[in-house]
Amino acid sequence: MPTVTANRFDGLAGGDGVNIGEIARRAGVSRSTVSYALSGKRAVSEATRRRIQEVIEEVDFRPNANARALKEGRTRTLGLVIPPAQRHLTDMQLGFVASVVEAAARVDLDVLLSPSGADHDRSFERLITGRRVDGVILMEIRLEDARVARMRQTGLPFVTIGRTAHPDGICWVDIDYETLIGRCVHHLADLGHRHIALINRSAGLVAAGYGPGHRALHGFAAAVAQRGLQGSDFCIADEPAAGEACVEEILASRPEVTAIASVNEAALPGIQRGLQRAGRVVPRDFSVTGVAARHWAEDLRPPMTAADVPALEMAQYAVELLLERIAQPEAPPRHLLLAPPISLRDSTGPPPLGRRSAAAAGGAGPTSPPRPRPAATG
Amino acid sequence: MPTVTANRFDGLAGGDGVNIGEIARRAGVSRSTVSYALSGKRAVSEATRRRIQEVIEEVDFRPNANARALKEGRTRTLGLVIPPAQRHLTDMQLGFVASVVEAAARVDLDVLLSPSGADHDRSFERLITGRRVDGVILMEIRLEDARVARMRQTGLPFVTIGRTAHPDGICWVDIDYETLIGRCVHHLADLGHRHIALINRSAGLVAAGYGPGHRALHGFAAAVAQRGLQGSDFCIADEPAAGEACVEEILASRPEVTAIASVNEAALPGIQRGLQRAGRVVPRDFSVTGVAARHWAEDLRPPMTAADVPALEMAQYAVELLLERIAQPEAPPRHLLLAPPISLRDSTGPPPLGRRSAAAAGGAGPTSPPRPRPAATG
DNA sequence: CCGATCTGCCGAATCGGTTCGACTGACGAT
DNA sequence: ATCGTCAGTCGAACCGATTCGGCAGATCGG
Repeated sequence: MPTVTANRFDGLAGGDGVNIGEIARRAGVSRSTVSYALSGKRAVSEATRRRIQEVIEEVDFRPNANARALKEGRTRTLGLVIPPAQRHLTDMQLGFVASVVEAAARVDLDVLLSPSGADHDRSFERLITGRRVDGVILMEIRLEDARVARMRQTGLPFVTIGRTAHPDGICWVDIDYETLIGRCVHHLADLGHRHIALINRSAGLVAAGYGPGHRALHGFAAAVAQRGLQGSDFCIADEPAAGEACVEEILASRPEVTAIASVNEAALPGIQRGLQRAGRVVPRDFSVTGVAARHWAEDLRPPMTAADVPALEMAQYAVELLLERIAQPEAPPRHLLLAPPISLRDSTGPPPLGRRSAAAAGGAGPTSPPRPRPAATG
Repeated sequence: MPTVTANRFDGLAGGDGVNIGEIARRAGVSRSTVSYALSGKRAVSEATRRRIQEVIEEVDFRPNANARALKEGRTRTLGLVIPPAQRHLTDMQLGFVASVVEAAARVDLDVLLSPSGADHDRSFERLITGRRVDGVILMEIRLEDARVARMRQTGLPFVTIGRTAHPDGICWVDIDYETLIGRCVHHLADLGHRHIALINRSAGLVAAGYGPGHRALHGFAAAVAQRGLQGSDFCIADEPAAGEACVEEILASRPEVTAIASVNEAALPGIQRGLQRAGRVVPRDFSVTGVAARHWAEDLRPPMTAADVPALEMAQYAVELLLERIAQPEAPPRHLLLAPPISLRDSTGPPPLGRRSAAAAGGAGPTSPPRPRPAATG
């Protein structure tokens, strides 16, 4: 008998199938009244409101998000373009993703993901066309980035985490790798180191125009020159094994090097391991510093003196900027360049005796002494 | 003059504002014809199709996804419920997220994220109500999980990664921690170890009814009993420092322990470090094995003998199952319990002399010898 | 030469909301 | 008593697609 089957869908249908018209019918009012009762955009009598509310709760009604988005012209959804997962994402990137989602959720916004490399692909196109999202956050930006150009073309509001070579006219949030690596070098120079190595991200990434790679190198070169030091730099893969191999190579081919500055977070455990296997005790025999997520630096032994990347704050600010941009697309674009201070931990100290520069031979401790410098790095 | 301003929006408006009606007008046909030309669901003459195509390309038209979803009743979007980011997600979880997104993108589906804990929150409700997604994938499932109950209630198709205590009638993909840890124990027993420690996930997670934690403990206890071994288990936080501390404790309070089996991926570097600091050489003095993502196991020194978690395959299968379920909601639910084999690397070997069991005193190497056992572990 | 069939296209209804204009009483001010 | 105001409600248009029924004209068989 069809009656039994019908009952299942009739009474407490659990939210699917019921629409605003059904609510209106049950409450004995018009659809518009239900809508106004829900949005509060027009006055509805207390009695009516209660009746509608009861019906809504009874059948667990939720307005169809698509219909609403269609009429309102906005989706309450943000797009997030993440690097493709082929090579697993770095911890820092993943921190961003989680933080962006969290920040968006806090203001009742959803996040749509698109794993897209530098050249915009199908997934990326799907995300930005068809009014699927109100705005987009782009990650792992290249100095020349086709996706940024495409976004500009569409007119869809967007914010980048990282920035292109000429980021004029767009909103972005970035870490000032140039300054941060500069600070690392100065810190090491203050301690008396004269030969420093930079451990950068992979050669492929740098060759592809990945900003932080380039800017770290610039900052390194500038600071090394300023302090009259010897510097060498290495591009290595984002993995511990590469860090270990790189340390071996440095110790073998550049024995005069007494300190490493790294922007390659994933390689840190390997760097540490390589030094240890070579019998170098950190920080007594060798210093290590760089830029990394805080928990990453703290999980090393000894804990690493480093500029802590504030992923959560960056993500929150990116969401905030994007919302601003969505609200006022014509407002002048804002941006944020973060240069968090170096957190002193236990991985840096003066170089071994006989390797110190004259300037710092007085035996500076692991804390950074005040240092005279011609201009501020910021 | 308004002409100048008008031109900006008139000619190549870059996809925003243009709708199917505008295309129809420019091509001199009706809206339905444009729709049919696009979908191919009815015949359209070659000439007309070309004309429409030209107009579409000229103005870069993309159909509004919300309007389409509204009419079609499906959104071509999947929901993914991830653990909240408060404590950073484990590498394995992040692998899942990236893999799910990738797998979905491969079949032209978008993924909407919701960071929601065991108790369903606003973000979770937003995701599953209002027909925002066609189906949902749930991660980090508890043995008793309010979200699963809620999903059942809504009738929305869903698949869980992990499973509840009684997963009858739902689709899931899970790792057979019970079997895997059992295999680890058997492997260690075969090598001659008699005292083994299990390093589990955090006490809080296990107390909250996190399945893998419970099932790992069961599998451990069962295998230990079966082989007549001594076992002890430890719940520790998902971080290296906790692993290091735990090893210290084990070496101090349970000096008879010669091997560790771990399901706590994030603690592995600390476990390794703790052993090293205590002067134990792996695998000569101490063996370590467990369950972890492959790159995680390979990045350790020595590389860890472990059951490699196939995150990508799991994610792909989860998406596949979900699509099936969306297509046929009434079909009997399928599931997949994965028990990948243990990959032999270099972190396990016979226990130090004088600690071996009689059975394996013959000096087994680091590779697992064939072993007689009453029943298969699978 | 006429009716049947097919091709290609159009008009209108529809999905499920939001919102605008208008209508109805009740109420207060003049 | 009359006019204006206002709270409360309704009907209808609308957002931008899809899709069904139908209509014209071409084609074809008898």
